[in-house]
Amino acid sequence: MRSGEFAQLCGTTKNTLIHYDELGILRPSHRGANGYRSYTLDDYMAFSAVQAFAQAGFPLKEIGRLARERDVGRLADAVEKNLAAIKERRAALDRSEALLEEMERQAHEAMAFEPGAVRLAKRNARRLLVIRQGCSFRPADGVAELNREDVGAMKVLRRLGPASEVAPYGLAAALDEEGGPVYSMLYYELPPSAEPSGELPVKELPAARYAEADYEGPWEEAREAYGRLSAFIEGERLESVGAFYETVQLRLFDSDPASFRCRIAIQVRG
Amino acid sequence: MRSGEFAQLCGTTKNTLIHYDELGILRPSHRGANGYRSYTLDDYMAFSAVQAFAQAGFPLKEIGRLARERDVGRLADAVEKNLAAIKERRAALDRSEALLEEMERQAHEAMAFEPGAVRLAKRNARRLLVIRQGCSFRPADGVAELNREDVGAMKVLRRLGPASEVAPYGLAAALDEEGGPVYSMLYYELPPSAEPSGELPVKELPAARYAEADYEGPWEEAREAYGRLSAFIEGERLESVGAFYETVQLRLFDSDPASFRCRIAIQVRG
DNA sequence: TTGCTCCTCACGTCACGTGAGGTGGC
DNA sequence: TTGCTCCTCACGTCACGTGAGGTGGC
Repeated sequence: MRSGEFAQLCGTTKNTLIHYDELGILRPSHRGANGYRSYTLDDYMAFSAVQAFAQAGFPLKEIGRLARERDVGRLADAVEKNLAAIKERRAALDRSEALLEEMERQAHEAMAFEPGAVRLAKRNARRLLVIRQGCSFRPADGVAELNREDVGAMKVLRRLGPASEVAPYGLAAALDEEGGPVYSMLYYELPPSAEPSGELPVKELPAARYAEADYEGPWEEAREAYGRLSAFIEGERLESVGAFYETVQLRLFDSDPASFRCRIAIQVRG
Repeated sequence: MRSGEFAQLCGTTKNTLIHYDELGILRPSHRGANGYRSYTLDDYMAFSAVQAFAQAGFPLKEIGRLARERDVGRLADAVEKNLAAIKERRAALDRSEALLEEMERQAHEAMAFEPGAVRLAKRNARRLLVIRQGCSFRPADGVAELNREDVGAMKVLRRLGPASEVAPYGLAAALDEEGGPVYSMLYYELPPSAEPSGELPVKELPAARYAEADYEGPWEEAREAYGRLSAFIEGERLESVGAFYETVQLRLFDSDPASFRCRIAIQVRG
């Protein structure tokens, strides 16, 4: 069988076969007088074996050595190592999948985001992992304040599992005399699947009706949205309960300070 | 947090972080006056996201574009593609695992291989996928004869699933007047997990007692082992049933004709 | 003869790894 | 001062991919 057909059968490219030939990993059983490579069923079995090793991350050189040495004991050892490596790769895939599913959830949430809008909505319960509490700072204190003492939080999030690693974060706020936010707490929103670790306190937000305002712009000017939300609550004659929760939207990649997006929510009655 | 500590936390290397910085995929939130990179929790989230994409095989350039564009719709599309890619990778891993488990089984069998030995053993039932039947050739006809018309077999094996792709193969033989083998059939041994495809006939060997001879040497001289096995059967006053089955041992990597190994087995009574 | 496949260089690429040589911080 | 970490080039590496230029087979 010629190289093209064989490559197709193996689900690879002619080039890969040539590469393997050059490295001595998989020589075709026969060469025509014209230099054409000719592959057989034996070569197919050899390719399958090589591929199994390669896919689990074994370097081609080592695969070549195993093939040349033909030592059954070493082969058995390598196979065992390799099976272990496959389990690790699978665990890594599970991790990536959990991360991506959380990203998908956030992306869909972000698609329902309407800058400037105010609304009333029933929301499910949420669990907030409290990173810092009892503080008191304002937008004027700058973004740097947000990113202080994160080391502990990183380690906790890591232990909470993959989905937590991209968890949305936010700030709890009250209003000052002029209706601007004063932040008292920094939290990460725990995905439903994450088990709290006990190292940091968890704040439970109940399933309830919430008044919400979506905001896009520089973080320092988010007070505008707080004003909008307050006016809405007053206009609708609602009674608010607890603090404002300002949750950052889709902060997955590096953030552009100008297009910062958050949703501000507060529980309401009446 | 400095680059070293951050790299450790992320389970990567400083070098990778520098590489990502250069490509603009993951810039540290801050740089010291001394040029030191300084990472924050935001950077950790960004790294997690980047890693999830990278692990599923997205090129770094594309990840960079996604991060720069900040287009939620595109992000959602990419995440979806990525989740599909993860499923494919998982399927590939399953495939590799099946191959390796079959290799492990063969390797352990090969470790019980004793060139020159003859024995009597109870063996489980085996299913042989018949590649060619009704032929009649001798070792003198050369190895080339073995590797003829393999194309169909390759395709069938491929459809039978991963473990079949490294299935041991062999030849059924009778003895000529001088006690040497005459081959009449070429088969592949089906792993228990494989479902026969119906495209090629399957020969069932029963669970029974078998007389066996292990042979190592050039294939053309395997008649020696047939002689050994025949003498054993006669000496033990056993009655043989059916053909000899000469199964190639551990033909995973490319074969060295000088150290060819096979086990010759024939069912016996009495 | 046409269209297809094959060949061998030679160089490119992607995602880093690996020093070399030098500075910064406790 | 010592030991550690950090920095920036620059070049290496691993597993191929990509033409360029030419020959072989139905």
